[in-house]
Amino acid sequence: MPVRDRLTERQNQVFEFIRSHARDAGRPPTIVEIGRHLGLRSSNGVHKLLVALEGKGYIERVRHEARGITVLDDDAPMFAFDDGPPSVFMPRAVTSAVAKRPLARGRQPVLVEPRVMPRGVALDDCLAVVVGDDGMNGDGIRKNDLVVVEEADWSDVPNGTAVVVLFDDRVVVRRFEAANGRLHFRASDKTYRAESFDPKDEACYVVGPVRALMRRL
Amino acid sequence: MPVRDRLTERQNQVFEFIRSHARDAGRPPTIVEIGRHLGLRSSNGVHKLLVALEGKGYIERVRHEARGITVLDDDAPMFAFDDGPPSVFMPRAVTSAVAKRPLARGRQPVLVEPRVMPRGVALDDCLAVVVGDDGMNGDGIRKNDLVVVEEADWSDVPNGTAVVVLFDDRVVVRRFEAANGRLHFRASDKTYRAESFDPKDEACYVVGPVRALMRRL
DNA sequence: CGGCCTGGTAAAAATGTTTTCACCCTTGAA
DNA sequence: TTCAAGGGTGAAAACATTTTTACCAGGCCG
Repeated sequence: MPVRDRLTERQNQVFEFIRSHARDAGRPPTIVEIGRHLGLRSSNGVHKLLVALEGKGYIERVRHEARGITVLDDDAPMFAFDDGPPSVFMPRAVTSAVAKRPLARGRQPVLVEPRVMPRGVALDDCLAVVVGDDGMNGDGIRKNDLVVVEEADWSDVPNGTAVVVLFDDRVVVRRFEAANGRLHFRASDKTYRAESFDPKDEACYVVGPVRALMRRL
Repeated sequence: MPVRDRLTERQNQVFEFIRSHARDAGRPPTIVEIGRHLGLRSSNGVHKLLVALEGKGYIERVRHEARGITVLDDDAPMFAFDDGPPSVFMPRAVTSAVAKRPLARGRQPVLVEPRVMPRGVALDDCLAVVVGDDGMNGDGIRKNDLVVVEEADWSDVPNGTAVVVLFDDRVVVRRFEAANGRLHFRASDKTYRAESFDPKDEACYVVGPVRALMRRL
């Protein structure tokens, strides 16, 4: 569906090199390694090519991170199901920027057993994230749980619902409440303090209500 | 051939984290990332663990290179489902009779996201059941959760493991302990009393350790 | 022509990452 | 008791990697 723009010859060389290096070496190449492969003397040449590749949706990058390139491979139907197995997408890195366009890029499928989804919730509206702290232990939700969250604007979320919320790019689950023109978030654990934000505050982003949960034991 | 030395608990934690990070993120973790995951404050702590892992042949490292860790792994097809989506079976009615031959009849498939299964557990050895009470709330396992259990004889289950057990055809999860020739089952919730059985007692049947969990919210 | 895109060189700045050095603590075997 | 191995803290040094800034050149298009 993301009809990715065509690549120039040079961009394609870079993309293919990244792919093969990641597969062979077990990790993506550095910018300098790419440059060496292309015979470039300046890392900035590569940098610009990468910016182009990212803009066209072929790769994703994590800023400032060594080898922070992820190949977005859109192929691989994986197996035959009516139209693919029931799955949601999980962004590789969850930042507020990613969360605001979560289906745009950087995703890998997570299988979801339909039985554990509430009726009436479309998988297309959902994405998967990993819970970042133990604030909701009392509600049976723990750090490192994989939760399925339905993307929704906070104004559509009923008070008292468990939501996924990003506090400065930290992914956590909290009980949500809108009151007095502010958003309130309560953990179930008393040792976590409740937080309260202005709806416009960039430090806080409500992804939506938690719909399902998976855990490895 | 590589009769690799056994790992200490800590070393194993590091190894497993590297493996899962490499698979999920598409690149190995940095030393600092490993340290953060283990709760260490000094990168040198991790460094020493890595030296040990390399010495025992579990990983390989490239000096001075960022994320220069290679997992020496014999298995790991990484992701390719050639024969159908990953799934386990759920018996329609769980009685001790069914549990003893769970694949015999009345089963329907339950999709399992491979990421939430511990490494080394075969889906073929597993089945899915619905938890029947709230005795393990303190461990984050609740009534009506769908759990994946690996079928195993109680004698193969280490003490302290969370297991699915049938008490007179009631399906519950308990922490398991074998001692003094008897089987002991503790709930995490203090209001549930611990139970203790003779291994031959028909009123109690240990299905096996809990491996994964799914919940509708 | 002039503007814009793509792709480059060069060099420095800003970060990230790995190594090393100097100590400390606990545990279990000699 | 002493010693070695496994694990840790902290901080600094040594590298590796990514970003930024400045400047240049060719192709293409209106």
